Amino acid sequence: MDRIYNVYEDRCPTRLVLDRLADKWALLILDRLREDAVRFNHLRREIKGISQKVLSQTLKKLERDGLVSRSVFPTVPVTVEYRLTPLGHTLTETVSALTHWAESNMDAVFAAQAAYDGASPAG
Amino acid sequence: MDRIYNVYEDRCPTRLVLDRLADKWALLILDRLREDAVRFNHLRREIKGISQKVLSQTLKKLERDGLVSRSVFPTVPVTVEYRLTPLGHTLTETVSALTHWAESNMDAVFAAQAAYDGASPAG
DNA sequence: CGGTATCCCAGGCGATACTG
DNA sequence: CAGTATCGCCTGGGATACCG
Repeated sequence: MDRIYNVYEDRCPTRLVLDRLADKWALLILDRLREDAVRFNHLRREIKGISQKVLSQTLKKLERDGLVSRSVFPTVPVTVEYRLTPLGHTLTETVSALTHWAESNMDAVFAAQAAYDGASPAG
Repeated sequence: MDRIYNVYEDRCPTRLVLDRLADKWALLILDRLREDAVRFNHLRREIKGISQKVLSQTLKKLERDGLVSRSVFPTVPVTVEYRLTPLGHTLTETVSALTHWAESNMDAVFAAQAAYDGASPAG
């Protein structure tokens, strides 16, 4: 138990980013939140494929990291609003650069995949 | 089997990015490759925690996406070099922005975590 | 050196049901 | 509406062994 599998690098910042962004939904949620504050189920509809459990989990993680804030309004059926914190906003600027890259390079990536698959389809 | 769990959004670019970057190692490898071309085992040592299998897998994925190129040199024990493609380079510029963000905001994130954990340690 | 194959576990994530 | 609890699948990924 020497934490062998845990000794990436002493303080690798990329690792830090990965630990909170490298999952199926975090970035997507952050990106969604850039527009405005969103309520739980609304967010759930917007992201679609996500389940309540995972949305809840991811939101909690993001909240814990200080990227998202949660506001509860004591209305009748209870309203909860999620929004980016200032820190979260600074991150989403970078995230949007990533999204922008994807938009600009989707075709190149797909072409590369097709070429790769065509070159070695059997293996 | 209507691919219910697969209908995120028609062509969500963030999803595209996530599908290739949202794993434990891809970003780290990309970041390492920014410096220069690296051989398999050398890369393995640099990244450390990673296993051959996963390094191989991730490299293949990256190669398939046209982000990394693989050069084989018919030397005695065989030398294989991995380097970023021009496309890969354009991505790592964004990736480095992410890394930079992490470097600048690690403290804020850790502070937020401490505050969060301190506020609700029992649950 | 640079992989591939196999085994296996942890946990991410989805589906469903239930609560306040 | 906004979650939490439970269950179970599937896959990411680590360990080990083997191959060219």
